[in-house]
Amino acid sequence: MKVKATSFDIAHKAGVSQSTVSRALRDSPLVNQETRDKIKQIARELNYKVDKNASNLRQQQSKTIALLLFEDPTTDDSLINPFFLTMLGSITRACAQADYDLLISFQNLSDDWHADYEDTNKADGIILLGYGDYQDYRDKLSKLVAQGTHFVRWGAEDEEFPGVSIGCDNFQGGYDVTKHLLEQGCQTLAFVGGADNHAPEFQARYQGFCKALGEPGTHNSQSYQVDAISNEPSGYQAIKTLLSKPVALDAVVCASDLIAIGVIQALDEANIRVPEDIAVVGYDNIPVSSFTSPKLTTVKQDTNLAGKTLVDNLLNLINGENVETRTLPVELIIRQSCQR
Amino acid sequence: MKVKATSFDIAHKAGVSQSTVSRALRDSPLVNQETRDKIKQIARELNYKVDKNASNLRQQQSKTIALLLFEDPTTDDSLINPFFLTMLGSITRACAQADYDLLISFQNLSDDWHADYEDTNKADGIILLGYGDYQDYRDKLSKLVAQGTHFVRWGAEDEEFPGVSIGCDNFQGGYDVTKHLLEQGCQTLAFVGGADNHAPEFQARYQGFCKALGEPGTHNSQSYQVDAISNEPSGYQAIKTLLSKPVALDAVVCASDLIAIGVIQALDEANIRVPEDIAVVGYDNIPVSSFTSPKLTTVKQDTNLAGKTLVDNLLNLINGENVETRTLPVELIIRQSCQR
DNA sequence: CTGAAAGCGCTTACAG
DNA sequence: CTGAAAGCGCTTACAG
Repeated sequence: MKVKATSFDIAHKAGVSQSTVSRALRDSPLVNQETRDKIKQIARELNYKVDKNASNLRQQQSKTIALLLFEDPTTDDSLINPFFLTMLGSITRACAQADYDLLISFQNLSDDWHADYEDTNKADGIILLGYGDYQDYRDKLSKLVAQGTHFVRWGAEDEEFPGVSIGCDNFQGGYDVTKHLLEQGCQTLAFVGGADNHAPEFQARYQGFCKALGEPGTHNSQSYQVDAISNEPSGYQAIKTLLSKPVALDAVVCASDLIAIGVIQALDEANIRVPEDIAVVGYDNIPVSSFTSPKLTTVKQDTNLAGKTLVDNLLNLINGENVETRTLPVELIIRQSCQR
Repeated sequence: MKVKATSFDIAHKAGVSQSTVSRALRDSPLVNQETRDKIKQIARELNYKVDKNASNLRQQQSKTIALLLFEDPTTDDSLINPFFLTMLGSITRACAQADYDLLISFQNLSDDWHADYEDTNKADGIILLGYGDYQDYRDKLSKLVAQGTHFVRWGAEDEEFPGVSIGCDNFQGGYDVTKHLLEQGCQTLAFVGGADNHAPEFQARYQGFCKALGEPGTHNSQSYQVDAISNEPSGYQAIKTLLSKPVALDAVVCASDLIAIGVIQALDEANIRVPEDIAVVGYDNIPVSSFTSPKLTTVKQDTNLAGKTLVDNLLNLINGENVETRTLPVELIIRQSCQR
């Protein structure tokens, strides 16, 4: 079994004090260049690595960020939205760039989900990521604020919500994609996705949808809304319900790509052609959205920017700087699923 | 700004020594029940949390596992295989159950990817997860072994490889799905996916494919193989290449569901019907595979069991127990994409 | 059952 | 530029 080398071992070998070793390894300009090089060389030979627990304890920080994913508890936990995987990727990369580690945790509503990462000094701050119902979290967020925990939340801007959030412009995205459908001549549109304040992002998209439908030149248009959470089966069910009613739809705006995939399948099974009979659009631009049949028109969120912004803002918060809620732009991606 | 309570603060308030506080909070039977309750009560009032850095430093462990995702470097890093997301979910849950934290990192070939998690005491052990080319990692794995690092690798069993691995039975999966196609009357089959030892999992699936094609009663059958890595565009390209040749395919066995999705799109664009003209099967049973058109026949890996097995084995390794490479069973999921 | 004390491996203010 | 020493907040062997 190996025995780990400590800074004392290096000090001994180099014939200097342990303090000097510590300084040298942290590139302190106080240490003579030659001594520094020699110490680093010995450290390499001994395969020495600074003990993070000791270092963190001493410095009272952890150089670690915790990512908490909260999901709608009705979702099967194996089915996590691929959009978050992409976010996870960009967050990980942004952390690595800032020389921070990323601790990850999935949490359910019922759990003591804020999980004391910061209180235990395991993390210097927290990123909260998730679709779904964060109304229920309001009290917990307030508690985080009260405890002085550093956190940023991914999601809809919401003045009633405690803390800082970073999110894409869901209202604009919902508006843009609906506007495009109207311009294509669609008149009877349905929005599939929860539209109440329990899913604030979906709600904002729905409001964008409504705004487009309320503009001049749309007096012949009609609209519907059916609830759905962000997965395929939910979209599938929602559109089935709608189809069972006497409604002459010609377009469906889905609150997420996963919902759209379920919708397309249900339409396919009902022998309704997309986009010839009904246009379908999604939201998120997940990788598979350009490989559905037909390819999905959708709204892209810049996940790279989002991840970087989340991390940068959290680090600013940790450093005691003032940070403000920000809304990032979205981009309409037009593909075949809405071409009439 | 809040000031964190320490065990001394509690000791002071409770009128006992700090040692007793520490014991009480760790549920030591040495401490009188009443004293214990009182101390816990005070800890709650002060919102006290054990400092993990101090605790870990003292105990020389971190109660943390590091998950390193290595991806084929040719892959756009935003496109991570959804299969791994599912694995990530089950690994996270298994860690939480064992009261371990999960540190996560994506690494590229070029990086010093083993990243010294264990050497710095940031993690007690490492889980390596990734498709693709781990031939290149052989030296690094050997170094991990030499350093006495605790790790398990997700992937194909390979005697030449240093360390313990946990994986599903790729050979059997490739065999089962191919056998099923043959039983459906398919005769001219193509395997889409890398078949050399740079992608050992794909290679094993290909070997299963070959075995099925070498059995009695298949003398009329023919087979092809085209390289592809695990994403949609690669599958799309691969099948285009194959279609440009004078080959009368009636079935395509894809090394992953993502490849299959690309293949189905290319066939669709070429006006080749699936499954009537060509049957297509995938591998992994990612969530979207039951929402493609047609629904995808595929091979399911039990990701919950896999995640749990990875974590359990790693913890055993950390505890100095003997751990052996294990191969987990797979399950054939039959859907429309191969029904003739 | 409880307390005083050592020590985990660092970083850094202080003194030279 | 360097060293001796304090101290981060715990856990636990030792003594009672």
